[in-house]
Amino acid sequence: MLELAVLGLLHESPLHGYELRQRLKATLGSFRAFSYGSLYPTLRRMRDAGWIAEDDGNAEVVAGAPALTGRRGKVVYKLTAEGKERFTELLSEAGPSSWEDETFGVHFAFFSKTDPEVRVRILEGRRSRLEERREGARTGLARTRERLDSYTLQLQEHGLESVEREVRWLTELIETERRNTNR
Amino acid sequence: MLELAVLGLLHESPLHGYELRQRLKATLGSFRAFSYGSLYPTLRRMRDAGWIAEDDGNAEVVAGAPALTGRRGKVVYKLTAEGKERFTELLSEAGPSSWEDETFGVHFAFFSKTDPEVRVRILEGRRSRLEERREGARTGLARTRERLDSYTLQLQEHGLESVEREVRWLTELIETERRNTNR
DNA sequence: CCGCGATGTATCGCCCCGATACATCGCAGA
DNA sequence: TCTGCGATGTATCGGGGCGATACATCGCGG
Repeated sequence: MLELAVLGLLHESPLHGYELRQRLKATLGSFRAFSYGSLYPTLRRMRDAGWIAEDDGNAEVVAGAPALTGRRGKVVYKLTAEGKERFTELLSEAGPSSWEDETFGVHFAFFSKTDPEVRVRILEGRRSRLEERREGARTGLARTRERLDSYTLQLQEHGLESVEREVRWLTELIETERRNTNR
Repeated sequence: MLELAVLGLLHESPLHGYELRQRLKATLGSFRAFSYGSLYPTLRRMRDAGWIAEDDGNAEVVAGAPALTGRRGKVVYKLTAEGKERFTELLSEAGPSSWEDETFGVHFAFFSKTDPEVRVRILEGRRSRLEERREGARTGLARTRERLDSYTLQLQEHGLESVEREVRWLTELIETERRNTNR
C-alpha cells in the first residue's frame, strides 16, 4: 500500500522522508494519513528490496573539514530501475488489492499512469464491492428500524447514503472512461 | 475501540463470538469490519481484565454422560459489574479518542446511552476535526489544480465533498441536540 | 448418504497508527 | 545578543486491527 504510494511519488521526483509525508497528506489527505511510524519502516523495506536508493545529500565537504560531526543530513530517496518496474507492475494489477477501502484511493491517484483497461476494471471492482456493502447496509437498516434506536438509525442512514453517493460517483467515472475508450 | 463496541453490544444481551461479529457488521457495517482476528483477542483481553465473563452453555449434561467429548461448544459472553462500570466510564469520555475516524462511529452508535452534554461535545469535536481536514483538502486541491492531474483532482474533489457533507450532517445533529436540551 | 453452506472458535503475520524522542534551523522578540 | 519557539527532519516502539487460514459441527436438499 504505502509502497505503491511511495513508488508513485518518487516516480515524479526524488524526495526525502519529510517531503514524502507532506505529499502523502496533500494527495490522499481525506482518505489516509500515513504516519512516520509506517513511512520509515516502509522506506527501509523498499531500500532493502532494491526499489529505491538513498541519495545522501552529502559530498559537499564545504571546506576545512567541518566534518567529524555525525551530522544527520537529509536522506533523499530516488527510484531505481527495479523500482520503476515494480511500480508499473503494481499499476497493472486489477484485483481486490486494488479496490478495497484502503487501497483504492492510492491506485486511483495514479490512474493517469495506469492502462485504460485496468482503470475500468478497478473502477468496476470497486463499485461492485460497494454495492455488496450497500445491500448489507440496507438490510441492517431495516432491522434497526424495528429496534428503534434513533442514533444507530441515523448512523446507518448516513452510512448508506455515503455508499450510494460513492456508487454514483464511480458510475459516472466508468461511463466517462468508456466514452473515451470506444471513442 | 473494539472493546467499547463489545461492551455496548453485551450491555443489551449476552452473545457469543459469532453473533457479536454479525451485530458488529450490521451496526457499523459501512464504517468498519472488525474481523475475528481482532475480535477473539479482544474478548480474551477483556475477560482477563474482568469486564466480561464466559457463560459456557454447558451444565446441560443431557443424560447418560455423553461427556468426555472435548466438544467445543458455543462460548457465551456476558458483562460483569466491572464491565458495566467500564462501559459508562468509556461513554462519558469526550476527547480525541471519541471523535477520530475509527472511533467516532462506535461512540455514536451508543449515543442513546450517553449523557446529552457528552454527546454534544463529541459531535463538536468531530466537526472541528473534519473542518481542519477540510481546510487541508482545500489547499491541497488548489495546488493540484496547477499540477493538472485530472484523476488526482477528481479524487481530491470527491474527498472534499465527502468531508463537507459530513460537516453539514454533524451541524444538523448538533442543532437538534441543542434544541432538545434547552427545550 | 453425501456434500455444501451456514454456524462457530481460533491463530498468525503483516501493516499501520499515535506517541514519543531527539536534533537542526531560522527568526522574532526580550 | 541570547533565548526560545515553531518548522523541518529522522527514527523507534507498543499496540491494535485486518485478511487469510484452519478446523469442527450442524442442518438440509439431492
